[in-house]
Amino acid sequence: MIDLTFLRENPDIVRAAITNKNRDGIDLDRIIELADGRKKLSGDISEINRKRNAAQEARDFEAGKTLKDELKEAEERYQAAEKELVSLLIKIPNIPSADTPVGPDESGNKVIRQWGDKPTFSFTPKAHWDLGRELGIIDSEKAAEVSGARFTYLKGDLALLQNALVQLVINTLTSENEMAKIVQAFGLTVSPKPFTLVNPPIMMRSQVMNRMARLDPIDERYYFEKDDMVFIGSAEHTLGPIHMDEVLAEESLPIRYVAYTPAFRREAGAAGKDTRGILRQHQFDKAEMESFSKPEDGRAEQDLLVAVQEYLMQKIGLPYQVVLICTGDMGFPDQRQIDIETWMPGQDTYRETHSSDYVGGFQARRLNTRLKRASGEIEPVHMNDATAFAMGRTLIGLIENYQNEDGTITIPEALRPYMAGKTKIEKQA
RNA sequence: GGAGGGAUGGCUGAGUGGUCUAAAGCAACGGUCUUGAAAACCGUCGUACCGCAAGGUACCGUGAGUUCGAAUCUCACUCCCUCCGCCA
Repeated sequence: MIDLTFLRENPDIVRAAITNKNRDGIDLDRIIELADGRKKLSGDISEINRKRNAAQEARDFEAGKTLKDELKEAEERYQAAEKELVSLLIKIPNIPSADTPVGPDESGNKVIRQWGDKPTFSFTPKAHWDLGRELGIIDSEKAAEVSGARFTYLKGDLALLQNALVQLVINTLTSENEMAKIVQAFGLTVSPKPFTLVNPPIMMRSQVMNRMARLDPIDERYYFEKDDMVFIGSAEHTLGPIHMDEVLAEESLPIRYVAYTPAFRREAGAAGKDTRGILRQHQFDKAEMESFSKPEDGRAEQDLLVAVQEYLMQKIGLPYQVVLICTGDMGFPDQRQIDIETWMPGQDTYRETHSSDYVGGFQARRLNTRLKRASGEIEPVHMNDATAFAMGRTLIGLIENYQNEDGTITIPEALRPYMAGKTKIEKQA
């Protein structure tokens, strides 16, 4: 939710954000009108209450009766205004940062840097679905019989490879040394404080997901009506509210968490898209970072999260490009979104594998997660979330980039220690 | 799933219809004293909204209700604890 004071003072900026994020049709004038009405009613209620307190002190029962009715009416009007105000306010997306390109859709995204050399092959590289089937490490046919489309069995060495990625993430992000190395290598000035590993719930109240501004579109969520709960679409969804309704001390920040969980997406509206292989699944595993910081550090914190992503990618040697997402393609609560796209030689293209969302105080305002300054001042904390590794998509990158002519897959050196020194994935027995 | 108990300020905890603008203790912060510290003593010690300020209003898990008046009574919900059952 955006800040009402900001809206009052900068209606043009908000209007532009709504348009640039393709969310036209929100009546800002009505919002201001409701906010003004609410303010007046709040004053009225205060005044009635003051009289009521006086009447009580004087034991004036008659006046009390009258005031009771007046109060009830004023409160009803206040609540009606409040309800409509919030319902409109939560439709306003977060304001894009100044460096976010304005664009209608993904065509407006900007590649800001590339890393790594695309591998050259003396043969025609295969797509992961063919290699995976041939090696016996991806079984989508059986998964389709058991669970339906967009599910898969990852087997044997591929499952071990995923485990290795998880180990790499955990060992890197929870290590003070590794974090200091990243801060230094990328020329950052943020704290090298390591991440805390968390195993969060993967189901949550729909109401709390709504406070994260992530419930919509509801069609994208697996919803359990009997319990009014949803499956998470990312660990971000339960990591973000980990401090809701709390006041964090200034000196405790930044607070950084990393979690490895399954993520669930209905992929409604993606029918027919990426139906082959494991790129777009209803269920996939992901290591996710979430961070809470002081407002003035929020932007630098995003730079750190992106640096972590790049550091991990460079460790496993996958060529990638960093993309600054434009207004029309970025997430609703995002102030600044950066994606990493990994080179997929079997498909001869870059595909999105990572995302990094700087949401400022947008989520914290509804989550009621606040920061208390040493001076005593209280304000919403700033939040960042970012992918560490989306397992399925990273495995695609590894399979396709490290494939050999004989159909085997070389295991990158950084992952071998987590696979008992194994150097290759061969046809599984 | 069954039975019972509970939710009060950063923490512990008193308060069962009207000076509750919530006792007390702990913690924290400021001060006095001290070479310094501890102890002792004095003071401060929640959040939100309105207001230039003085000040006002709301908030005792959440929501509704009873009453002139609710932390206190009623109902629903949420969460926590104990026991029983089931169970990785």
